[in-house]
Amino acid sequence: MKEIPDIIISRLPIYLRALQHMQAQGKTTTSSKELGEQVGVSAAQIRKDLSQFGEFGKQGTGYNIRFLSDRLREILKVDRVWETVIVGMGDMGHALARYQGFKDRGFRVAMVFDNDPAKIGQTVGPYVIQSAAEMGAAIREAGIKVAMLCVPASAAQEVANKLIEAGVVAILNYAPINLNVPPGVRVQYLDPSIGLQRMTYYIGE
Amino acid sequence: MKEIPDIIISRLPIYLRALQHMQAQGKTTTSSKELGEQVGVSAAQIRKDLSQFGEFGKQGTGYNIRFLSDRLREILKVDRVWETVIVGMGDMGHALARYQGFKDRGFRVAMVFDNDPAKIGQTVGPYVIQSAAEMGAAIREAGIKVAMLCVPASAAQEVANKLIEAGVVAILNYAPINLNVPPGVRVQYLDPSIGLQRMTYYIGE
DNA sequence: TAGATTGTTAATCGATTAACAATC
DNA sequence: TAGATTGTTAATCGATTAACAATC
Repeated sequence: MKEIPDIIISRLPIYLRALQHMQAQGKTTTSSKELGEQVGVSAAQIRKDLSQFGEFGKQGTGYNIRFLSDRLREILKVDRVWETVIVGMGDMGHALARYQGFKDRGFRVAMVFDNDPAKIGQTVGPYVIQSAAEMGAAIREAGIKVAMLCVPASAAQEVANKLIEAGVVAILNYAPINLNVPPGVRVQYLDPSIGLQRMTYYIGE
Repeated sequence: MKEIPDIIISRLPIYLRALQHMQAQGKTTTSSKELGEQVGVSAAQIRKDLSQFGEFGKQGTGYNIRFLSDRLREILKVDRVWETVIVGMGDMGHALARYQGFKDRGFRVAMVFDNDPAKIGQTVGPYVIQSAAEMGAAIREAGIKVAMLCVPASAAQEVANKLIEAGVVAILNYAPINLNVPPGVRVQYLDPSIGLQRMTYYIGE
């Protein structure tokens, strides 16, 4: 079995989101052309990407949306619910704890942590903020593999190390800093300033 | 003047962030090798990327951190302060309005908007939430080019259209939906579920 | 059937890496 | 000077696109 390039994997969630959107609108069928226009990639690329995993369409008619989104969910392993933790209950952690958009996309927040004694024990949405001191044990015991990191940059590497030691292998990092992680651990970065700085280059005077 | 590939532009903010981090630690000099290890790209790639814009280093000694970060700021046009707006004062908009990480990275939130009468007039951090009805005029008058979109997916395209009509050309989109925008307008997507779904594929059973 | 659209191959295009002369 | 590291060229590698036979 050949290795699938990461750049292809990174597009699949985008396809899946668009398919779910079509489904919510009551559509049952789409084509690589239509899906491609929706997400901004060529029809050829959609077909090439999907062909890595099997044959999901029919000549002449295209793809059944329900069927294809089910296959993508299986491929991405979001046909289940991953329990996650949020570390750092500042404004961003707070917003994520109350975010409704994980539902139906494969994730559920199981626990939230902070190291501030003033915050520990307080409630955020349905969660009681737990002490960061208990974090490692709690994560290990629950077998949690996915974490969202919302602590200040100065603490991020240290907290990431603890998460990894506790068994976490996927980190969604909101801290504005590069994390050094061992092989087998993945990080996705969501620094808002980086997002903005990727666009200003193109703004003409 | 040749066109610089977007993939190179998208790495520059990462380099800049790492350089600022080194600077904060009191370092004055670095090399493509050291910077590459820091951000997870090869030394050759760092040098190739930078060579698109000029010669910023010295053989034998590497790069002056202050000098290189100043050049990157110029290239990315974040050697100034861009005024931005936040639209949608839910939890995410709220968190962004109070975020301290735009300072010194080239951005300042100038205004925040919502269309909920119960929210308009309320205060979030230093901002008074303004009515979305006045948004277009206010953005146009202030000449604002950069916006952060934190409204629900169902409203995102419509609000984006209004922003673009008012002169916005760079949108940081937190709504979990693909935006269709005309040429010349750029969008960066920060959907947390997409970030997580890009990692679960790799998690072994 | 005729039209549409897939999956796939080959061609093209672009990005990354390796290597090294130049030189600090 | 000797060692280190740049900027750049050429080679390699990988990703995208174009084209089309297969077929629904």
